[in-house]
Amino acid sequence: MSEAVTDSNPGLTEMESRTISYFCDGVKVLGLPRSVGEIYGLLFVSREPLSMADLVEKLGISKGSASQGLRLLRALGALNEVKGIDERRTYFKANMSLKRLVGGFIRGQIRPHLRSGEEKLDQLHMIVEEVEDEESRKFYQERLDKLERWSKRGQMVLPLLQRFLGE
Amino acid sequence: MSEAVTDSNPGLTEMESRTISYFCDGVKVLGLPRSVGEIYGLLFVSREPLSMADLVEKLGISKGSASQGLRLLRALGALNEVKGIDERRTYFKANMSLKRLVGGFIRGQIRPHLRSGEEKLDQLHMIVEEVEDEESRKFYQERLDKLERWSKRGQMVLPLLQRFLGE
DNA sequence: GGTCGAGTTCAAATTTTATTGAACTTTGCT
DNA sequence: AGCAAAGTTCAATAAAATTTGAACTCGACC
Repeated sequence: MSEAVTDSNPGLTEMESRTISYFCDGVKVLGLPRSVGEIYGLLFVSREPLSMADLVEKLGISKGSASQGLRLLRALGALNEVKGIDERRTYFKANMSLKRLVGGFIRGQIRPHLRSGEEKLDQLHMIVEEVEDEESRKFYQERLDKLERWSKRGQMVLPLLQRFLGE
Repeated sequence: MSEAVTDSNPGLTEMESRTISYFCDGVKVLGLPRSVGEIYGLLFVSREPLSMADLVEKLGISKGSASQGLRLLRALGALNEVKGIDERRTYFKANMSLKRLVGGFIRGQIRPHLRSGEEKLDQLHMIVEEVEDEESRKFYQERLDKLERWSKRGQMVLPLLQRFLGE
């Protein structure tokens, strides 16, 4: 019977818009765009699988956003595609396996950054070696070692996280 | 002897600007503003503690940015303040304890979101109870239970993370 | 009490990021 | 093959986040 959680919404029930809002907050923390939270959120509260056209209509977002949002969610393994209900379109359900979601996020969003970080550390190593002043070089060496230990820990913690969150 | 890693920089050595660049990437992943990475990065490669005025000059950022960046870093426990070198100003060093950094980040950036998420779940509970249709209510109940399990896991994993990353 | 330098605040400007929408490509049907 | 709906792409636009800078507060010193 009530409307408008934060902003005006289209024809969503309060259950739907509040759930969507929950996921919007969630994905923002993870650094993903709002529309991704809206899409996953709506799929999460929907009993029936939805098509891209359904998402565009119910969420009031553009076809472009829906397409890109679905691509990202697919890449993270956050969707189940359902075939056969209708010939032409693809229907989507929210993948409910936390293990899968966490794994996909780590693979798609975290790992690439850690990799490029490692590359930067390699570059830094080369730079340190060129430093003339002995005292400075020693200092930089130490700091760089520390960074490498941090990076290593980061890499090691991911599978742990994955295992702990997986069900 | 070389200059400009990504963009033009002021009077920083290559070691400094590359380290700063490393931390800029790092903090971006964590959802913090670039200037915070610049500040922490410069402190991290500096042997001597630096004042806010030093940061403004070496990084070429505004006093406002420096002030806000330092505030955030202080709130995360990422700084050690050094007194007594000079009367007037405060000098800063990078806190090098990963345990402290991770703890501060969790306390300052993660926990608050989890808390507000929990509140939203409570609201959702109330909404679910009002749903008329029995089948729908059951379905929503289930989903909400799942969200709550996820949230709980999230809360449980933090101390684990902290313990594992702490040294 | 007046002045000076350090540090803070916040509205405005800038930069970055996300969204839109129209043109395009792909797919599947007849 | 020809058509129509589904889905993608990306330059332009809108929205959000960050940075700036000028005005302010605070405290120490004379």
